[in-house]
Parts: sequence; C-alpha cells; structure tokens
Amino acid sequence: MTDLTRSLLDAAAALLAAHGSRGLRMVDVATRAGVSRQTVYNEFGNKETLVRAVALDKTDQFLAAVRDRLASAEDPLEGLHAAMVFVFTEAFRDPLTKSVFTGANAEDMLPLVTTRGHEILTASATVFASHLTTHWPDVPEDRRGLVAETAVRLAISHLLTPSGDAPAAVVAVTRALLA
Amino acid sequence: MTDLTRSLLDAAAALLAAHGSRGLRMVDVATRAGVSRQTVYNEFGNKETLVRAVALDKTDQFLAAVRDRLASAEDPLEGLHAAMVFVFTEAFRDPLTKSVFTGANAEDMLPLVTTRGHEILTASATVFASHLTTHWPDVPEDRRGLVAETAVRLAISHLLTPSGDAPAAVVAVTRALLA
DNA sequence: GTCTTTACAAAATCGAGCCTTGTGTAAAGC
DNA sequence: GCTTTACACAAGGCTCGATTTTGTAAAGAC
Repeated sequence: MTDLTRSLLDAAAALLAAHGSRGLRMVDVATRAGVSRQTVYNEFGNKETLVRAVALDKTDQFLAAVRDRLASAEDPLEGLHAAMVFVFTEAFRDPLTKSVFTGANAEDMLPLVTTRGHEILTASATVFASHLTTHWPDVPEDRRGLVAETAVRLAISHLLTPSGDAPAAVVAVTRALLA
Repeated sequence: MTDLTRSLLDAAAALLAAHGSRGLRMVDVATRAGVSRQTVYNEFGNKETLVRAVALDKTDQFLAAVRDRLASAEDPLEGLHAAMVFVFTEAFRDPLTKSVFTGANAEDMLPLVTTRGHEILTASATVFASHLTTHWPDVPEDRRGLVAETAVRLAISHLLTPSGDAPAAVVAVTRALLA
C-alpha cells in the first residue's frame, strides 16, 4: 500500500466518523490528505469504492490487533482476556469500527454494513478458531468452529446491546465460553 | 382486553407488517377493524401509542408461545429444542416479530425498536431463566442468569445474521448451550 | 353508554419547479 | 504522478401551494 493510499484512507475514515457516509465529500477527503480531488478519483474511482475500502481497512486493522492480543500471552486464557478487553475498549472508542462490526448507526453508515454482516462474522470467527487451534488444544477439533463462532456472536451481541459496561461484557463473554 | 382492543391491535399489526409504521394510516386501521377512525382514537389516543401497543402485544404473544414450547415436554432438552424451533420458524414467518426482536427494517419500524433492545433482552432472558429453574436443576443457581442471557443473545444473533437456514441455527444455539 | 358521523384546526406530506452542490470524466500542464 | 481547469450530469435542498392525515370536539344513532 502506497503512502498516498494510506493517507487517503485515514482522511476518509476521520471524515466518515464525523459526518457519516452520506455527509462525506470527496473534496474534503482530498483537502485533508493534502492532495487534489482528482487524485482521490485516480486512486479509488468513486465514492462507494472509497467507503468500502475504508471499511475493509478498518476490519483488517481491527482483526490484526485482536490476533496480536490473542497471541500476547503464554496462557491462552490470558490471551483471550486481553483480546476481549481490546475488542470492547476499541469498539467503544472508535465509532467507525463499531459500525463496521455491529451495523450501528445504520442511518449514516449503510454502505459499511450492507450484506457484509456474514462476511465479518466468518472473518472474525476464523481469527479466533486459529487461536484455538494453536493455543487451546483442549477444545476438540470438531467443536472448534462452533466455539469460535459463538465467541464472536456473543461479543458482537454485547457491543450492540450492552448489559453493563465494557468490563462486565468481557466477563460475561469469557464466562459463557468457559462453561 | 376487550374484543375491540384485540381487533384493533390485529388490524394495526397486519397493516404495519405491510406498509411499515410510516405508511400506517389510522383510517385504514379503523376500516380493517370495521369501526370508525374516532374509535381508534378513543382507544389509543394517538398513532405512536398504537404502534407501541402493537409492539408490546407482539412481544407478549411471542414470549408466551416460547414459554409454552419450553414447558411442552417432560424432557427439558426436548422443551428447549421445541422452543428454539418455534423461535426461528416464527421469526422468519412474521416479519413484525422479527423487527421487534432484532431491530431489522429499522427504516420502517423505528418506533418498535427504539431503545427497547435491552428491555426485550432481559424480558426474554427472564422467561428462559425461569425454565432453567423449574426444569433444569443441573444448572447451578449462580450460572442461571448468564446461561439464559447467553441463550437469548445467541438466538437473536442468529436471527440477525444467519449462518445457515433455520434448522442449522437451532442446532448451533443448542449445541453452544450444552457445551 | 359506546360507537358513529360530521366538522374543523393544525401538522405532516407531496409534487413541481428551481437553484445549489457534489460526483464523475476529460484534457492540458507541471 | 499529481494538479489545475473545465464541464456534463445527477442528486440534494428550497420554496410554495395543494392535498392528506392527524388529532380534537361536538352532536346524533343504536
């Protein structure tokens, strides 16, 4: 990825978080990145593609960070905990990430969510299943997929409709998984 | 509940499912129920109250039916299965019920969903927790709440973003709970 | 007494026309 | 490879009546 692409994605992400996809203007993306509007078109073709690229980028960054947290500790349980803490703090901190994963603010963020719900779900579940494979041999192979999907579904559910604060959500998901 | 109230709720529910809350007209509710528009106002005061009453009614009907299924068999596992089958067939059959529980079609159904997510969650979890208490003594008391909430969250998650068809969702939720 | 009919004010919605803004494309220049 | 300028065109607002719908009120019918 070129520096230009990177700065355009960052600029677009910031504006997207502030004004929604409806209120996003290509001129503003260009100005914020210090380039001309035409350059944005050379790079992404059109607005829809740009918005989708931001969503893709956010997803990748977020899942990479989750993967890091999962692998951050020797003890797999500790890794799981670190990952869950990250998921909830980050999703509450960054409204754009939250929108991508939960479909919140469907009003402003429609293009981020449309039909990608299932895609996001399986991508996230794959990350988690891979962690189970390498760090959690107790989980039998034939249950790995289900456990991973359940973890992701529960996490997303707690993002969408929280029962309590972020730490409470971490506890709830973790305990549910360890049943 | 009077017969009048009942038929007004049914008429409103049908029209709501067909045209959304935005396209719902009080005259049509009246006509469909065979009464005058004024009678609708005498009964519900205004449109917003009527729509909320329909949502409340749908919730009650649905949870009562779930409760029946849970208690339908001697074997608690069989009851759980029957309830899950009902949840998924019914939610896919009746778009209005699905909207109430998942917030789908937020466009047309806004008043049904607004801020009621948590309320619906706890109401449903309570129904399930009560089933655990009476039919499933294996679950220790201090885990009952968590198990119930997890069951509901997973079910709603599968309604919102299905991995497969309805039977597959039933299997996924059931197996996740029995882990 | 409960529901209907009729009447009416206030608010929301709609459609047409117009103007402004933003998108997307193209070409010439640095 | 990026900028500047220019332009066609579609989308979004805005205004202004006309219409529809909401919500209230009163008088009458079963």
